[in-house]
Amino acid sequence: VTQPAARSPRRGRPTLEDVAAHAQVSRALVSIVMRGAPGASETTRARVLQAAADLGYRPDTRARLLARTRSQLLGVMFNVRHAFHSDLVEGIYAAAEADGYDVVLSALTPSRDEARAEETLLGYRCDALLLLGPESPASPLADLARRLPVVVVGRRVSAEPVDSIHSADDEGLHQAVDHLVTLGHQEIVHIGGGRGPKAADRRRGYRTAMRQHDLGDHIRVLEGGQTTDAGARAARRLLRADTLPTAVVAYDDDCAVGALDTLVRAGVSVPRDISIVGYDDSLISRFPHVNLTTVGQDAHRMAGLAVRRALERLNGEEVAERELILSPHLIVRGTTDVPRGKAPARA
Amino acid sequence: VTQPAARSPRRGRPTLEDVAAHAQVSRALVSIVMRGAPGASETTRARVLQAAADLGYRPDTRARLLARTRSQLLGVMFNVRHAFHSDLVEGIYAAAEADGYDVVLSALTPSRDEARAEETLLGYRCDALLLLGPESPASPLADLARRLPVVVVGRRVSAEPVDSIHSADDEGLHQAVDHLVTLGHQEIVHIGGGRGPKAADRRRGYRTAMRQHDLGDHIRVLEGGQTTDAGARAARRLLRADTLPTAVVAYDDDCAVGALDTLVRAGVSVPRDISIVGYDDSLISRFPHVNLTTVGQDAHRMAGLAVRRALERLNGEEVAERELILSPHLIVRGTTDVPRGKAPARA
DNA sequence: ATGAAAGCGCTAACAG
DNA sequence: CTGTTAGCGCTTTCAT
Repeated sequence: VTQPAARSPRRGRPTLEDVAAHAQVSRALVSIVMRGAPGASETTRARVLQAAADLGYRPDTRARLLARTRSQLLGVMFNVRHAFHSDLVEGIYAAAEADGYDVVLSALTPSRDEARAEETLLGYRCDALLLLGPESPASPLADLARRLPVVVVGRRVSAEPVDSIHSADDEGLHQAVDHLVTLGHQEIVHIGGGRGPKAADRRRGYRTAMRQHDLGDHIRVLEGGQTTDAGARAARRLLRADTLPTAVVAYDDDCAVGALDTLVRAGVSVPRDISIVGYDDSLISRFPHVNLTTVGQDAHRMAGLAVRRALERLNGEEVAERELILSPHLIVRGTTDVPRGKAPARA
Repeated sequence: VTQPAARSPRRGRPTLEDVAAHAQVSRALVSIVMRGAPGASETTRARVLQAAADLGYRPDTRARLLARTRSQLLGVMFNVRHAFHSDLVEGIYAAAEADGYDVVLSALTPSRDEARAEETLLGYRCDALLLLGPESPASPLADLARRLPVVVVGRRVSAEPVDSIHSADDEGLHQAVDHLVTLGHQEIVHIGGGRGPKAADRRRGYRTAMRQHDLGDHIRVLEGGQTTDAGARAARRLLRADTLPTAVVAYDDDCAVGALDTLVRAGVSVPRDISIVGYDDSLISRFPHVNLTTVGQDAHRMAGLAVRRALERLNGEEVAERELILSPHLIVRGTTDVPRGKAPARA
């Protein structure tokens, strides 16, 4: 065996070559062993591993990425402040690693817009991109998706080459209404979330559900918003009337908590006097003293499906639906109950 | 000018060489222009930029990283679920980019422990590491820090080569007590956070402050914890006694909110009957209907200092203190007021 | 099963 | 100011 010539004044960390020299094998062999690829005898494998350990060798990701035909990198753009994204990121890591992919994170911050975040990801030559709740218009997303697989999570996008996965907002509201009707409620008002596709979907879900329960006459949508303030404002409007509805479904948890707080402070008992439902299963809704009945989405499932979709595209598999719509699920907690003096409509 | 030989069947994205060919210059020149380095005439610069734009060229970060002498990468380990880390990450991005450094994020998730997260960062050959709230023992951190600059944020670490930056927990509690005493409170109890250095520091801050105000006889520490449940439990214990203290300072916001909720439900008015102070300035504390007086730390400042410290180490500058301790600040909101029937101690 | 050699796309000296 | 020449550390054919 030829002793590989040791490079003269090595400065940095040990390289593949150093390990090869130490183990008396070729660099190629070390490479094979280090990435667990087949093609090395057990003996060699052990010797190489030992040499690597001796030298404290650690593969250089940069070199690896550069040399590899496919980067095996999944780029993920997310918003640091968005709690739901945290759940998604967790799920994405788990799913990606299970399939031998690495994840590179690119955060959205006040100083880093979406274009910048995407740019970074492209710079790493990711094989595919997972965009969590992007807000850029459909057309740039489509442009991006023409260059590499892009799957948008948590937002409805129907721009041609973009894959998307999100949950059915109308269905979520439908479930909330169903729940309340089952409890015996009829006067169910909806505090809307303003403009935006999500708010529209939820409003639609509310209306559809009400009609379906023959409660079309009771449909009442109050102007609301996505903040506790908006919820509080709507609740104040409610309080000004001589009679309160028996239940309210808010656009989201923040809005619901705002309403909840205002009502409680006004001496209204929840859920005894009025039931309240939120949307999102946010941190605040889970808080013991809020304990809000709400609608949640399965982040880990979404994450898994998003990763799978990306891999399907990378492997050139056929994909039936470009848009994946998941069902959200109602989470019954403490702010909903039968209306005062009424028994549930059905057991 | 020699026409650079076009490589035959190019498949992937355009490379530096393609741009060079298109602009009729050498690769080196393109490199210079692309990274904004000095050494190219305006004319050339413009032509190269134009060529790059024409071809839709985007530098390959992997290759860049590999070729550069120093990676110019700051590795950041953080916990996706920790809201405070989000603030830090934002600040880190801003500070790092201002100094021409790139940030690579490595998240802690249920499936990714600290060792793994650090491993990833080392794989990228980051120049320095910023660890947000690491929980690994001091010794491994020290080992790590012997190989590259490591600055720990949000935790006290005195292991030799590790830099650390965190805020003074005892001081935070001291400020809370000061605030209450200024309002006229004397019977101030502390709901502790159990074991752990942070809890110990805060407990100590409470005791010191009480003594300093000649309130040593009123010192009373209740067993608590870091959850709303723990806070609620402590509050129940408080309620069982025939007389309530006039103020309580909890280990953290969660604990405080638990106590707050329990007291309010028991008919105790806050802050009229009792004042409550939390710690952390968490999302929940800011919630309008919680509106908790609390102690906060300046995440952006911490982030900036952490980045600066890392760069100081990289530039071989002298560093006076290995451990940087920042003062937290009290945030007065709605859960503290003068005790029933008393006027403030001083105007 | 193992080794030799050719890059991956870029930066960094150095030479003109 | 511009071009030439070496690598950075690894993966990947292609031989052996």
